[in-house]
Parts: sequence; structure tokens; C-alpha cells
Amino acid sequence: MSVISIQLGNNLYCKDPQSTELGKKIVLHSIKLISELGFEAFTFRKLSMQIDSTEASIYRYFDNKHRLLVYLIAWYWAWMEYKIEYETHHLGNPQEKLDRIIRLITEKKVPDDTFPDIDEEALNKIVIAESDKTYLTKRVDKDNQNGLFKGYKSLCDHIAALILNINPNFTFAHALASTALEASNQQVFFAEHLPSLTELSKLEDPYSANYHFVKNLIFKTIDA
Amino acid sequence: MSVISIQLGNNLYCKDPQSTELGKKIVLHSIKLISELGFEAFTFRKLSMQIDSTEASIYRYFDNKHRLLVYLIAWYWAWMEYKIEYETHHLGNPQEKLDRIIRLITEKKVPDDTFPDIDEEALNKIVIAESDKTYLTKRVDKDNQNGLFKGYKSLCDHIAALILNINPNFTFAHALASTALEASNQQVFFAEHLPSLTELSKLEDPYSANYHFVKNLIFKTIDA
DNA sequence: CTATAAATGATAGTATTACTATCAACGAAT
DNA sequence: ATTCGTTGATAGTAATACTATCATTTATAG
Repeated sequence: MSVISIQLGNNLYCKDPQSTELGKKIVLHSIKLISELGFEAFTFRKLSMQIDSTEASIYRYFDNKHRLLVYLIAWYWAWMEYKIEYETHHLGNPQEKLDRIIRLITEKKVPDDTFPDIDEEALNKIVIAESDKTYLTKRVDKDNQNGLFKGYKSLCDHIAALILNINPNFTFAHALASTALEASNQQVFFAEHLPSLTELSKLEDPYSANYHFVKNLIFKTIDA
Repeated sequence: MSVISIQLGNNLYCKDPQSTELGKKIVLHSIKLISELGFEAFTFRKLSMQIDSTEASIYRYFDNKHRLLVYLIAWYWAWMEYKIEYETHHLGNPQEKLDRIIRLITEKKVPDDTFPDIDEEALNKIVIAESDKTYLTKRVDKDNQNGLFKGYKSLCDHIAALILNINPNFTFAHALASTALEASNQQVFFAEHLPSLTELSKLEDPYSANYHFVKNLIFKTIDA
């Protein structure tokens, strides 16, 4: 039995949280706490109490809570890439691949037994409500230089390449890919909190509706 | 000569900043400071020093800096609605109206002499970099109940109505409208800070490119 | 089995933030 | 002349976001 783990660039942490028990506890409980409290109300102090440790110990893994958030989001996108690779490598044409990716991105997230230390459902909540905060800061350029957004950019690239495969003349492949990725999460947030901004909450199955919305958005837009 | 001013719901402030000199100074300089420092590093203390006043005085106008941000963003969207009304009421068909709206939303913002107290260019920067933070909080449901997002929702409605006018069978009019609104700002941010997520930065005129991207996105998607 | 290094815990301390409270001073309206 | 509304001045508090130091436990290598 081989153990799969998601390896992340070493700029994403001070000390690799996957390398120790404490590190794993930090990740596990930070997902729980951030999804419950929201990122603003989340503090290392609260986390340290939750895991019976100290602030100082947590600071040895992550410089600050923003870095921890960036790490979690990066883990999420690396996980998505892994799932996409797994579920699309056997597919023949780019249309099918793209369709499958859209399904994976929009579907309801359930616990993935491959990674028992991560609550993927709670992490998805964080991605929906907090991921924009990873780059909406004054540090974005430095963070980008340090490769903190590599995973997301790579996924965007991946989707853009398929789009260009389907229609080589489409000018805005990356723009459409990033728009679709952002929208797929944003619409879920709107459905729950600002329902007049979307139809998703009115339809029987919001996840399926989201899938159809995003699929339609992409395929109609790139059609030559 | 009639003076036009943008009236905002009274839940957006404690005391109307447009009613006093100090209030106007708060708005004027907060736009400057937030656009320079970013919302996280912006504090009432820094603002009070900038305008030679005190924190306590600022708190009489806004409960906290988040409320001030919400106020500024609400002002922006009310201003956009005003401009849209002005520039589209004479147009005949919904296609033309929608096209004009997309142009207004994506075009580079220049100072509007009608409102000398507001630096629209700096405010647009804030909208691009900070506006998602108005609703990405644990308070979003309460804030929404208090009508803080009325302006944005109304604009989204406005666009969705035109979309339905053009294609009454399109299921996701509001979802597409909110996606387009979000994307039009997000793409500008990406172009500047995460350029691999968009083509905008590579093209001669990024604003014009954004206009074509969003226009294409909407019109292709709704086409029956 | 011991020496040594690595990881963690315990504790303390600091500058800043995000407020709240109180009271004095000032100008404008009645 | 009084009173009201606005602002300024000052003070104070709990919490946050760290940083630093040193002791203790745990793992590992010889």
C-alpha cells in the first residue's frame, strides 16, 4: 500500500507541517477553526488552545495566519489538480476533459479517504469564503514571486490549454479560465449569502445548476 | 446650477459624512489612504492624523473601518448606476444598453467633476482590490439584511433584466450578471499582479481588451 | 545506554489595534 | 444669554500579532 501525499513548495511554510504530528494537528484544526470562525476572527492563540499547544510553537510552522491560509488554499488546488489528473488522463478529446474538470470543480466536496488529515468539505468552505484574501493584499507581488500561487496558476494554465485546444483562435483563454474558476466558488457563496445575485439557490440542485452555468459559460464563450 | 449628490441608505453610516466638513474630509482622505496602504494596514488612527482630527471623531461617523469600506464601495456602485442611467436612458434596444453598461464598467475611470470630493480613480482601485472584503465576512447576512449591499444588487438586477430582455429563456441571468461584474474588476487586478491568469496585460490596451472580453462573455453566453 | 540535537512548552514582554468613555471647548442657532 | 451640536483632548482597556528566552521532553546516532 502506497501512501499518497500532496507536496507543496517550501516557501509555503517555515517548517513542513506534514513532517510532524504537531504540524498535522495545526493543519487539521486550523481548517476546522477558520471554517467556523472565519479568517478574521481566527487567531493562533485560539488555535493553540484548541490543540493544547502554544502560539510560539505554531509560529515555528507558519510566519503568520495569512501564510497558513495561503498554505491551505494551495493544498486545495494541488488536491484538485491531482483529482483532475486522475479523472481525465484517460479521456480522449479536450471537450470531454474540460467537461470533467468543470464537474470536479463545481461538484459538492465530500471527504477524500486518501487524505485522512484533511477535512475537504470544511476546506472547500474556506476556499469559497476566504481564498480571495490570499492575493488581495499589498504583499501579492512578493508572495507571487515566492511562488505561493503556483498551484492555482497551474490549474488555470491547464484549463486555458484545453480551451485553446478546442478553439485556437480564442483570445482570452486564461481570462476565461480564471473567471470560471472564480465564478464557480463565488456563485456558491452568493447562493448562500446574497441569493439575489444568482439563480443557484432557487434551483433544485444548486451544485448541478452551478455545473451547468459554468459549463455553458465556458463552452458558449469559446465557440468559434 | 443644481448640485447633484449621491444619497446612500442611512444604515451605511452613523452620521452622514456628506452633512459636515469633517465627514467629507473623512471620505476624501480615507479613499486616498486605503488605496495607498491597502485596507488591512489602514486604521482610523492613521486617518485621524492625516486629517488632523481624532479617532473618536471618526468613530462618530462610522462604527469601524469595515463599515467605512462598505460605505465607499456602496458610493461607487451608486455612482456607476447614476452614470449608467445617464448614458443609457435614451438608447432603444437592450443590446445597445447592455453594451454601453459593459463599456462603462470596464473603462478606465477618470475624475468626475460632478463630485469634487471623491477621487474616482483611487476609489476604483479600492473597488478592484478591496470590494470583495465587504461581503467575505461572518457578518455578511446581517449586513445584507441591513441593506448594505443594495446598490450592488440593484445594478446586478438591472443587468440581469436586460439579459432576460435579450433572451427570455436564459436561466442564469443574475449569475451571469454578477459573474461579469466581478470578473471585470478581477481581471484588472490579475493583469497587474497575477498576469499569468489573464491575457489583459499582454494586449495593447488592457481596458479595451477587458471590454471585449466581458462583452464577448455575456453576449455569447446568452445567445439562444 | 548515553550524548546530543531537535522539537516543543512555558513564560514573559512589546507595539499596535480597535475600540469606549468622559469632559472641555467652540460656534451657531433660539 | 443659553443651549445644542460638533469636535477635540485625553485616558484607558482587552485583544492581537508578534518576538525572545530558557527549560524540558523526545528522537537519533554513536
